[in-house]
Amino acid sequence: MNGARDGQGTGDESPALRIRRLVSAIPEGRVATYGQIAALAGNNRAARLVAWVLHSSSSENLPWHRVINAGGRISLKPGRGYEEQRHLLEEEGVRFDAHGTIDLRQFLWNPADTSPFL
DNA sequence: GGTCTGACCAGGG
DNA sequence: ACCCTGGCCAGAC
Repeated sequence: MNGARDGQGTGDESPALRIRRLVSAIPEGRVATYGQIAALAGNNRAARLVAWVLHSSSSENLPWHRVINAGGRISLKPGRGYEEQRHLLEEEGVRFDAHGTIDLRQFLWNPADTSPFL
């Protein structure tokens, strides 16, 4: 009933916008998973959208490298950004094991605990 | 304007 | 441990 595009008013932001905001909130030295961001944005099944937002918003100043998949691994393939993402994370102190996996128990971002210590 | 795809995820066989 | 399916949103053709 609102002629004014009801829905995307002031209170409801576009999912993509919320995702960008959440990603930019990931602290340095921490990582978040696509599904986690999606859940925080309100859609726990919109992990795919998160991926789309990131590769589509390359112009944004988002810490896109802090977003990895649920397996604790980088989703980008070698030669397609994998090295760059890994390098950026290692510079922040995020460590990879021999399998190229990040220990989520140690580096996963906990929104409830913004403390850099853990 | 329908169809496909994407840096995903969880569940089922 | 592997393959398939359904679900989410937005853009490209």
